[in-house]
Amino acid sequence: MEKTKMDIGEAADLFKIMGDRSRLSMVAMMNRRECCVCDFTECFEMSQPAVSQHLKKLRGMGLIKERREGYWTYLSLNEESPFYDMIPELIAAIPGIEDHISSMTASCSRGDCC
Amino acid sequence: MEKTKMDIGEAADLFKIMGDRSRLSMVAMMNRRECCVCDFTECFEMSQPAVSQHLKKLRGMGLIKERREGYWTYLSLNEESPFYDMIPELIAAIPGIEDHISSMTASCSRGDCC
DNA sequence: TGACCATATAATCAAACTCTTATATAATTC
DNA sequence: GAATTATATAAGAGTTTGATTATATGGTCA
Repeated sequence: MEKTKMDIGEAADLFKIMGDRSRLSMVAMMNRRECCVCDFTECFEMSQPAVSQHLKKLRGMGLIKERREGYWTYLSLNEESPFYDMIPELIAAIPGIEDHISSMTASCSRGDCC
Repeated sequence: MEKTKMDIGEAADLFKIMGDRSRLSMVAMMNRRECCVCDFTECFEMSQPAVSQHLKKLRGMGLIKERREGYWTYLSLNEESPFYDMIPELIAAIPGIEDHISSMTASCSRGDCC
């Protein structure tokens, strides 16, 4: 079955969302595995509200879903999203990104976070 | 040989550039074939300076090259760009984009422009 | 040379973006 | 219930974006 067509404007919105270093990194990390909000604040050395506002955008597009566990909220890519199938392809198109994500998350206290 | 690694920030910049409906369409059109500036103004029903400024951004990233012929300037993707290989992959990740581009350019007077 | 044409640049403005600090919310543990 | 913790929201400042109108540039053709 053919994939559902996507309006160019919608696709552009997705690119725009990913057109930010922090958000692109977040998406790439979640493309590997579920992440905790605190993983982001730590890996990016970014304030908690800043992370939260990036997440709000990702959420606003329906790109991510969340799961609560104890104190933490775990985030992952939302398989219900029309963009879900595109994301691994977009990430894979970036040469060497896996190494970048690995070294970025290596410095994270929860080293195995992503 | 492995492709040159790309910084996440650079990749994000590319996404950002493509995170605009007009520019994404332009890139998708040029991914098919060389285009004239006037193709864009016509296909997008957009003013000439607006198109020109989008082109300036694409040029600023080194994403496109140009060729002069008579009155017209022809634009195409620059194979010297480190992003060159990524573009077809990014475009291909958008479901149904070819149909969208086709119908967008069909209304263009120079119907075969892309 | 001079008129014409495609395209680029400048100046401007409103809207959107991204960060910061301060504060609110809501689940958890004692 | 009270203290604690992770996370979200609000408000505000500074920057960037993308359009518009007006003008400049530079090749082409007669």
